[in-house]
This record gives sequence, C-alpha cells and structure tokens, in this order.
Amino acid sequence: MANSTSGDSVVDRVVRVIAAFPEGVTSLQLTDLAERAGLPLSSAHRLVRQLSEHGLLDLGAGGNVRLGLRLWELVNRNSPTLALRQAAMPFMEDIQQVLNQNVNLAVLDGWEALFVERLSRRGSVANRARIAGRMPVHISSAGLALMSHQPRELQAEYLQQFQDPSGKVTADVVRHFLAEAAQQGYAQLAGVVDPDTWGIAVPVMNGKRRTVAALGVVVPLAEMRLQALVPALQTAARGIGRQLGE
Amino acid sequence: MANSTSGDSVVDRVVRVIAAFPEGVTSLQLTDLAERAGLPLSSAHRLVRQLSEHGLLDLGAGGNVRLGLRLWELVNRNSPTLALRQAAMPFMEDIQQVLNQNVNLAVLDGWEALFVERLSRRGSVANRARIAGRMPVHISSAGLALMSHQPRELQAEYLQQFQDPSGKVTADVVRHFLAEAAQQGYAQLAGVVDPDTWGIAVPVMNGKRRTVAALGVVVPLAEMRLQALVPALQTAARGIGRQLGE
DNA sequence: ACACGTTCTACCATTGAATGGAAGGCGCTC
DNA sequence: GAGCGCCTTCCATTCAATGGTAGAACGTGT
Repeated sequence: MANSTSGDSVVDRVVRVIAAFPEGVTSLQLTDLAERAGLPLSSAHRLVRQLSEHGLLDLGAGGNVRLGLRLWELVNRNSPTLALRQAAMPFMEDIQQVLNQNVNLAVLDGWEALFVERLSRRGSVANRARIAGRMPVHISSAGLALMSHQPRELQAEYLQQFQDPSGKVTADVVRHFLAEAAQQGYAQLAGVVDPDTWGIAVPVMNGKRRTVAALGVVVPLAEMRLQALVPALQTAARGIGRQLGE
Repeated sequence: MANSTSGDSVVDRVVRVIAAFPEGVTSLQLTDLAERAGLPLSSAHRLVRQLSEHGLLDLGAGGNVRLGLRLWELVNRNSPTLALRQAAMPFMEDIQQVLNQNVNLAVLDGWEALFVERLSRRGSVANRARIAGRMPVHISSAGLALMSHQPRELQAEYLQQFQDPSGKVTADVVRHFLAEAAQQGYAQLAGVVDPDTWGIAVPVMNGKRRTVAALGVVVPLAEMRLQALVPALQTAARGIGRQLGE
C-alpha cells in the first residue's frame, strides 16, 4: 500500500471523480462519489478537497459534492465547439423562425451524434435538457447525415463493428441508409423517441469540405414537407460552412 | 529533481493545464500550453496525453491541444446550474417574447456576477458568446440585484474589501446602490458596455427565500419603461423560484 | 538541396509526493 | 443515550511522478 494499490495514476483518478456524476445528477455525497469512482474514501476526500480548492469541484457542507462553477465557466468559454456554435447560431435561428420547428446541431463523437446546440420550436416547452445528449449514429438523422459524409475508411470501420443491441437493425440496413443519405445529401428517419415525428438532417462542411457537423430539424409527421425543409437546411448549412472557413 | 521540484501536486498541475486556455481560445500548441501552465514541456506533454486518453482534452496531430468533447458533455450534463437553468428557461422565453429584449440569468461567484444563460432579442445577432461571461458586482445590474439580497455579513465583507481599479466608484456609492436595490426589489444601472442601454435585474429566490440568481434585461435607453419591465421580471422571478422549490 | 531552428515525442534513473487504514469528530435516528 | 453513518484528519510506507536529455519530424530560409 503506497502510491496506489490499484495501479492507476492520479490523472486516472481525477478523471474518474469528475466523470462519476450520472447523467443529470448535479450533486453527490462524498461516500457515494467515492464508491462510484472506485476509490477509498480517504483518497476520494483528498482529491475532492484539492479539486474544490481550485474551483473545479465544489465541496459543500456535509460532504456534498458538485461540479464547480469555475469548471463550467472554463469549459463554456473554451469549448471545442465554440466556433461551430457561434457560426451556426444565427442560421439556426433563421431556421427556427422560418420553419418553426425544433432545430439541432450535432457533431460526431465515436459512433454517436453528440448534440451541441438546440433551439426549441416556438411556444413548445423549452427542452434545453437534451443539450449534450447523445444518439447512436444509426437511429438519428443527424448521426446518419454525419456518418454518410465521413471518409470511406471511417465508414467501413463503423459498419464493421456495428451491431444493434436490440437486434432490429443489421449492418446492411445501415449501409443502405448511409448510401442513400450520401447520394441524396440529407438523411431522414422516423422519430425513434416519438413515433409521430420525423428527423431530417444535412451535413455541415467547412472550407475544406470536411463534414464537421449536422444541422437538423424534428418535425411532426403531419408537417413533413421534404421539398420545403431540405433546401432550407442545406442553404443554412452552406452558410454555416462559409462562416466557419478554414 | 523528483516528484515535482516546484512543490505542487499533480492535481494542481492538472487544473493549471485545463485552466491554461485564455478566454475564447479553443486551441493551443503544446509548447504554448506548457509555458502558460508553468510546466516543463515533458511534464505538460505527459499530462496532456493522459488527459486526452480519457477525453478530457483532445491532443491532435502536431501537438494541437483542445478541451475534449467528453469534458464539455460531462460539464453540461451535470452542471451545478442545470436545475436553475431548466427552471428559468421557460420564463426567460416568456420575457423574451413579451418584452422583446435581451434576457439574462446570472449567479453570484465571488464578487462577480457569472452569466449562466442568455436569450437574445429577437432579430438581433445571437451573441451566445457572452454566455459564461463575468461582470463585477458594482457595474452590473445583475450583480447589484444579487449582492443586495445577500446576508448582511457577506455584503459587509464585500464592501469592506471593495475598491474600484479605475478609482471612479467608492465603497460608499456602492453601499448606496445596494441599499436602493434592496429597498426597491430591483437594480438598474446605465449600461457600462453600451452607453445607450440600461440594465434592469431582479433577484430570484428559492423556496427558502435565499437569493440564488438574478434575472435581468438589457434595453435600449429609448425603450426604458420601468413600470412595464420590473413587474414582468418580478413575476417571472417568482415563477422560477417556485419551480426551483427547496 | 541543405542546414538550421522549432516543436513534438520517448526514455529512464531518482526520490518525495500520493496513498489508505485507522482513529477521531459530528449529527442523526431509534 | 447508545448506536450508526458519514465526514475529516493523521502519518509511516513506498512506488508512481518527475524532467533533463536525446532523437524524430516538420517547416523555413538561404
């Protein structure tokens, strides 16, 4: 027993502590946190105290641990998607105003679409909750739009490892979806969350024609009019791409 | 030379690396980062590599370092202000729709107001940029609204240490502002950024009547109508507080 | 085309910082 | 009021973190 019986580095442990919060949970008891991070209580306590001295965590009275405001501030000020979101925001607002639908912006992370920005349909209850949400590539229009415009090797690697936990979808079906999306220049998919909605998404390409994001809308089935939606999205996506430069 | 010649802990160093990004900068060269963090290059390199293996940072080709998507995701999913922002969002949209002004939400962090959410005036260029921005208490309506409703001891401590770097404002002036804001139930201040705008902010109290945030608008001087703005803000603030519970 | 400067990356002997069990508080419940 | 759960502190042990050094990979100017 000395510098780590478990053979993990300090950095490993710091990451485990920060990542120990389950989705949507903002506050954790120290003992709980220690268990979730797989650390001895005294070690967890020491790390949390050190991190909270720097404002990355907030160690409140009674062992109540939260993420620190300073961490939130740092990440939001220097977020890797900052330029993308700034470039996209005006165009997303245009889409929201003109089409009056839920608009979202996603990037590819691993085999999932990570939603980095979202504007709600006017009048609908704001669900900023889903920001920072993830969807597997094969069940989201944003994911399909992103993957269908990636380099061949990456698509091949994706399809090679693909398997649907529910067993409903095969790699061949996904391959077909991707080919269709690549050919059409947009992806559409019946809503998985809500059966009465559709998702439509188009790729956003930077100056080098690399696909860096997907711009999409979620519309009620009744209001599904591809002829109107797709051109609007594609125009906005080009505008975003131009703004991005590089 | 062994475990740190400089006498700082690993945690200190990890924090310095993450916090080394200047405001608005999303990408840094390794050498630059090492210098900013005050670390030997080889140490910085090792830490960055470890952190990027966990997705907290992203070490790209050629020593290009960014914050990791995983970090952004973690922080946004478990942000300490998540509940506040979710509770406030619908009311902020109401304000935006009804008054058609820039709406913002701030919390107190140290002696500064930290803006955690912002909705732009319809039609104006979206400036989500300023999210995660800070303003000193004494030159922001949000700051004054927050501080004027804090416990006496905290206010005393604030005033005691107060000094304006520019030398334009004295502690007595701030004391007067705070007293006025406390008595009126709202704070107003001529825009510091733009001389033709005013800021108005009201405190948001949770169920225990603790002031946890400030809700404010920024209006052009020409559209300044306190009689219309303040009641709307106060009503929304009460709604938010009720939603927060606790 | 070549040499130079800059930056990233890898290696490895040294050593003091990280570790975690144990014991001491504190508040709560039964 | 005794027991329980949880937070917090202490400190001897020891191995993981350190950073100088050297090499690789660019890019640039002559």
